[in-house]
Amino acid sequence: MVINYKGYEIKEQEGKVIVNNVRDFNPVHIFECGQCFRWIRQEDGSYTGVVKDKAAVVRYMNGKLEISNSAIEDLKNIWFDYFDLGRDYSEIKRRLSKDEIMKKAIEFGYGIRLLKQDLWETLISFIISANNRIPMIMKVVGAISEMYGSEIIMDGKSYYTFPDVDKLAGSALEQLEMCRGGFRCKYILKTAQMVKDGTVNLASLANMTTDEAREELKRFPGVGNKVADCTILYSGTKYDVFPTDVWVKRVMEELYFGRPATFSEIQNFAADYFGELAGFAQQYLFYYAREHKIGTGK
DNA sequence: TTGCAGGGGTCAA
DNA sequence: TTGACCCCTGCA
Repeated sequence: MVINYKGYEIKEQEGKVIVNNVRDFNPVHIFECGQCFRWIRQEDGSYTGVVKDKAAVVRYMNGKLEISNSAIEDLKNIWFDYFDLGRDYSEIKRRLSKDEIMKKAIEFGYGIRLLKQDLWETLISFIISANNRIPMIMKVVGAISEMYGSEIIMDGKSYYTFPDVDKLAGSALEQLEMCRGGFRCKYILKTAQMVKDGTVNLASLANMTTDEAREELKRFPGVGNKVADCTILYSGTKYDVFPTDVWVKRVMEELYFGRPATFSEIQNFAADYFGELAGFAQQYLFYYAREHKIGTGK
């Protein structure tokens, strides 16, 4: 059975949901541009991961997006929003191609999409990201899920959901530290407790201005500007942020400023120059900078 | 083999 | 404005 859904032709086949005519989509770009930590590349180029309470294998070839372990209902309830399929990335790329630098970055990461991830999971993941490397972040998030989440069996293998607020808030610090988060564990625990007791209401962030949402998130320990902006952007809450980490700083200094620049200079420039598309621009630039080791002298 | 620097930041002084 | 911070990896 083939049905039409929001402009896409979708069908269910052998336990998979298949979406046709998907443009501007490349799993490598999407899953390895630093926005998510739970998708693992398989030898055949597919990616396995967990979203909400669903494990799946994702493949993409020639406009055809295949998501295993899923039905059409799952596409409607989870995957369509998660992969931001309702957004025209060609249009975004066209609008952002305003100079040679952006053109190059977009050409390189042409298949990037901003995932709409769970706000709570994104918040904890980016607290873990502070002064840390991607493989380590993935290990810690995986360990937390395995220790506190629920098991899901797919193709005979075990996967784990990311734990809910109560689960983490009720943990002992010593147990959380077994997940190897180091000094960030106390931040995670305190943050979970603050969400649980209502000190900060994550659901209210969407109704705030971007600046208000950032300040609200910074009330959590372990959350500064960078972590707050990543949380806002990668949960699909707001798109007019420009998370500025060392890579983005390097690429901006080397390619736009031609000199050392402060964080606030970069923030102001991005707001003026990229405006409401700053978050998308950041992803193309970050991916380009990191893959090319821009500004590291290598 | 052992030792040391440093990493997609944040906090505290 | 500057160092410390858990843990791990890469590289002498």
